[in-house]
Amino acid sequence: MSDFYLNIAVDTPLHRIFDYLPIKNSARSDYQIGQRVFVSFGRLKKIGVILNISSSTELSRKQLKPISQLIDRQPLISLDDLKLYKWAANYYHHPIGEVLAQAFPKQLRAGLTPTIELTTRYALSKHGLTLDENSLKRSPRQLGLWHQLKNADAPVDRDFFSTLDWNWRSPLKSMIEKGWVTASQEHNTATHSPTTPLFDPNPAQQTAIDSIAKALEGFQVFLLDGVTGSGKTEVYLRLIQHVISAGKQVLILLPEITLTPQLAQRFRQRLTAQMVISHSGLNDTQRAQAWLRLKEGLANILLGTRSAVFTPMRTPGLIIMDEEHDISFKQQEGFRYSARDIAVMRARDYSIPIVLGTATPSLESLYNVQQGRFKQLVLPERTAGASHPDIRLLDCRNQTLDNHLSQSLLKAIGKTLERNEQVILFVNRRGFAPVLMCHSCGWVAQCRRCDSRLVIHKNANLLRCHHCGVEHAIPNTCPSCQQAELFPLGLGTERVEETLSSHFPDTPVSRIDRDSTRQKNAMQSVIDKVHEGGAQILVGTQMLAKGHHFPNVTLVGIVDIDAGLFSCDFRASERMAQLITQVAGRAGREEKLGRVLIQTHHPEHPLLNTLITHGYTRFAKEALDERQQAQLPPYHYQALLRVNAINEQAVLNFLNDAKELISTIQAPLIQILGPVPAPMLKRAGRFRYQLLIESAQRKPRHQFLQQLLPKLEKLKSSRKVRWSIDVDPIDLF
DNA sequence: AGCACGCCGACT
DNA sequence: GTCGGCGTGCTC
Repeated sequence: MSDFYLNIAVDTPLHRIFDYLPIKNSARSDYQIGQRVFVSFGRLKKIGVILNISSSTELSRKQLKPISQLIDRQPLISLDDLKLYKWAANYYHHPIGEVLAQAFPKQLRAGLTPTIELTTRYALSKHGLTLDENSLKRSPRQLGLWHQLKNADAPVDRDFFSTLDWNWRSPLKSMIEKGWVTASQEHNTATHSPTTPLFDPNPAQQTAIDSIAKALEGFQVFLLDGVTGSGKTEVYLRLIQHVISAGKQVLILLPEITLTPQLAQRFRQRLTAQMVISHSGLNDTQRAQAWLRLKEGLANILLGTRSAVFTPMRTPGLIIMDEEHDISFKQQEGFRYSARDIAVMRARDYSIPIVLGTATPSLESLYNVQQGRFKQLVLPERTAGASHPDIRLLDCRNQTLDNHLSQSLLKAIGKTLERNEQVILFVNRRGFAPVLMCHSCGWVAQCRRCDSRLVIHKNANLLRCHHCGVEHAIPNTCPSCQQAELFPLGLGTERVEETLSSHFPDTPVSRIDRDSTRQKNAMQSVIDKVHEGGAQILVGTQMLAKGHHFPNVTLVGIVDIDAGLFSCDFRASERMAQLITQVAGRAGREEKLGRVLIQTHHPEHPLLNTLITHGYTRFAKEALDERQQAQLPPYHYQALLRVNAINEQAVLNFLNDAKELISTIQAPLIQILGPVPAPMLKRAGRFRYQLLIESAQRKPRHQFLQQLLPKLEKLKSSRKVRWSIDVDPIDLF
């Protein structure tokens, strides 16, 4: 009888670890922390990871089952990485089993043990080398291959033959059969060789490179703060070269898939490296291969999106996160985490530096700079040829507005189009208008299920709730007073599109938002159309500001900035400032000077003026100061409490009690949303509500939750409800 | 989150 | 008698 127990993190949504017995007749030395196992769990078969091997258990032996299979002979994850995953599970209040499952590529999560794919290489055998041309004359294709292989100075892979326009497979096969050619299986260690040398850094870049290069031996967070065109990528390239030539690996995180190919291309041109890529556009095999190659040290660069932050590294040397402020780094569903914070923790665990690059740092990162936890490096200069755009506020007060567009903006658009140039207009909201109101009685179309208002979608001819997705027909008369005096209030992309089409009937107007780009390639076809040139107008939400480059756009209008100034979402002003800065950076990259016009009713707004005249850095500093003066802590967060039950009243009672409970732990903003449709719930008739908690607490968020969760648990015992809590992963440190 | 057990009303 | 809808409790 064995005298040890396995503590296993099972892939299940339960916040617990489960004890199992080892397999009969196995020895303690067979087991190591970090190995995967199959276990029977209830009557399900699940995968788990050994977290610990202990000599005691709280349950009696009879209650324990043995594991059904030990999958790995060696640990799949190291103690260091396990420590990080445990930290994340605790910090983000997510079950450890699911956190671990997310850290693996699909195939490994399914219990498979894929091996690193080998490449077949071909070379002439000793016998093949002694052949003379004449003996091959009768088969010209074999002769051709023989020549090719003879001229190659090393064994070649299949790509070597891909330039041939005839079928080389069968002659190669017969040459192998005759023993003239050897085929060997090898690790693919092909490196990309640079075609373009690295540029010489300018003084600011050199200073940044030196500061980071000096710190490569230990943990340190660098905030590399540089405007668009200041050459952050050059700094990355130098550092990467430095690190990989020392035999270490670099993890590079990017916010979006669309940005990977262009950066990957640039890296290939400039570095001698073995680079692997991982993002959701690749299939499971490709991602598993990238994961394994980094883990085994067969690759020295991993370029990936959010989820790549969990990939184990064999010889970690550096982590780089580009566009650090980007909200795509936050997973907003299920296991909610911030890849930035995980990356920082990871760097700390590995004792390596991390570089957070951005032109518009998040306030969290700037706060950490102020606190001395991060070191800020500024790249002030734009590289040669770039110029600053011209940003101006358009005072809309007392101006005649046509569907929220001022005469001066319309005039500027007209002039730009006359010059056969292009215009981009940013509007923060999709749909036609955010509110449908009755002129006669003031009734407003509200979502029956949520606290939010219904948005008018004219194209789809619907009222839609952007919170829960519910759709209604647009009424002709007011449901409250029966008058036919309903009118749209406010604006969205559809409305601006319509207004511009009527003002400039001869100019093509394209709209880019989540609705218009839902179909595959819709975005690309608009982009292609814009690149064709000619006078055009683009109307879009923020998604238009990222990554894409529109060379013929010389005027950018921002239509509804005021919402960002006074929104109850405390991050709105920060996002607004980031948008303006990004847009300005884009316009300024062209040879033609771009102009950015910002419509506002608050031209005196101090933060807005700081932004326009002094740029983002000053803006951010003042925004942080303002928060501190208002005694607001720099860290806010939201939590979503989901509650469901068969009995609607039980849910409401629970929520009301929860609300009261939360208010005793100081969470100023509480809102009930719901019932939100829950298609995953098999049984019809279950009611699901959500409680949005926004807290501005001085205490770290997880302390708040540690107080709240047991209380909610107690509350549940008296009622037949189920609940779960999802917490905004934006944070902290 | 699943899943099974077991309770109770409705039916060939 | 037993079929099936739904609350309850468990998963090492």
